Amino acid sequence: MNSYSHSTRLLVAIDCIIFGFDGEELKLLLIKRRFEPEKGKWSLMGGFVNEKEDLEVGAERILHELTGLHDIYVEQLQTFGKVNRDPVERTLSVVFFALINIHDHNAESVEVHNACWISLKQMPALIFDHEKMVQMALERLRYKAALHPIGFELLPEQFTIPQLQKLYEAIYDLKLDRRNFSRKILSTGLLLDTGEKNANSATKKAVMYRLDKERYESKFNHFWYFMPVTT
Amino acid sequence: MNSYSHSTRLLVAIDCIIFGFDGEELKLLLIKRRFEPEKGKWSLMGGFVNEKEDLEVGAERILHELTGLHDIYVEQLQTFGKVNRDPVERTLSVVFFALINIHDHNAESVEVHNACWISLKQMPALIFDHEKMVQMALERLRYKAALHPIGFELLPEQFTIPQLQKLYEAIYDLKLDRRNFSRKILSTGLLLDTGEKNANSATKKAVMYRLDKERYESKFNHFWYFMPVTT
DNA sequence: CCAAAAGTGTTGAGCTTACACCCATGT
DNA sequence: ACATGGGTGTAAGCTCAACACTTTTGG
Repeated sequence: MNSYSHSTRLLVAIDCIIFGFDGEELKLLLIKRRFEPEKGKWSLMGGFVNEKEDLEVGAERILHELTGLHDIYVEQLQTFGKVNRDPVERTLSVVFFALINIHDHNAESVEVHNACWISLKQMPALIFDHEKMVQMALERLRYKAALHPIGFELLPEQFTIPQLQKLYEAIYDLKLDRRNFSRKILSTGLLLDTGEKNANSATKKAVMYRLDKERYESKFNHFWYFMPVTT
Repeated sequence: MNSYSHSTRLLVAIDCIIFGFDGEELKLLLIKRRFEPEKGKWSLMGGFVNEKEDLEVGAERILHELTGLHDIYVEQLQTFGKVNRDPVERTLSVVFFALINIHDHNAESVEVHNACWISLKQMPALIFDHEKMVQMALERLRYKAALHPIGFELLPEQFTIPQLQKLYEAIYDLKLDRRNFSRKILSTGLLLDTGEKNANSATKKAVMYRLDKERYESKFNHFWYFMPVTT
């Protein structure tokens, strides 16, 4: 039974936008492309879909290859399919974006792949339509982080509220009121006080929190309002 | 230059979820599949991507083929790519969802395709993973319609506020307060009073409004809060 | 004149914002 | 002691939800 035989088959790639946060700025993990076309240019990490591999599995494979990490936050963004987006041959790209703790990656594999963490604000030109992909991913991140508690994915296991605030300020490129932010976050009931205090701080040490995983899972799809409403 | 030659090519389909609203219920335009496998079963409208055709163009082609319509609201949902989702051969499906005025379709082409408007609440079993697609599309519609003014896409050019309210009640499967709803909608400044009144109503005739296209375009991506906040 | 649906007004509760003040720490 | 950053409290203003009342129309 081969009823589809006359239809065209297409090359299908997976590209991954990897967000990280260094405490000050939102960053992307980008690579220098190692093959033609556009060899040497900046690009998203990607690869082709294997014949017997689900898309999500492919994305995880690619992410693991570059970062050494498993079980990270990954979400399918959208599929890019303009006919001429790749000059060699028509290639669909199923784009995923991932949020990781920037200190958690495997330095070796990052080096092997010629990869670098680059601040979003200083992003170089990227190959093909990768800039559009990043643009869309940033929009999605902003959209989603305003309503759902995904910011935590970019921070270490334990973090302080001021750290979280800096993250939100980086995502939305604005300043927030310290007192109101703290109240808003704590009122979600998603944070657990670990009892420990931040050692880094030069002044008063902030309380370290961690996610209440159970509440996080069960309440993830409720709407929160982390950002000030600016109509 | 053929650097990708050793990679696998895949069949790529486009499937479309078509929402409509009859004044009471949210409906889907579904078809009875005309070929094997699963011939005779209910299915989403779909087709294969042509070799020289952008994905969005393909979606529009497929939507036009079934409804006779152009320039309708279409949004890419997500790509489904489980290895075994199609028993004949591995096939990716790029899924789009569309919102149309249910009275605007071409009855002939609908008939030719064996298609039917079916209430979401009485949805039959669908082939492959099409039910998951519908589920996800409904979630996306609910999500988006709570924050952006897309409901209008499901109504005629001119409509009354009570009609719009019924639509929202159908989307979210709940009852809303007439007075608060009306105020909330009017306060967006997106509606223009046409001066005309609804003829259908058996009692007091409601004012007919139409979208202020300019404000709609420019304010589309602002956040609204059409739905009551229920944390 | 009555029923049913549409339109307008009002009020109180609760949330958000904007601010002031106090505490802890290293130099 | 003081500068810096973290934590808590509070009052004013605004928004939203919950309600009552009036208007229009057909029968």
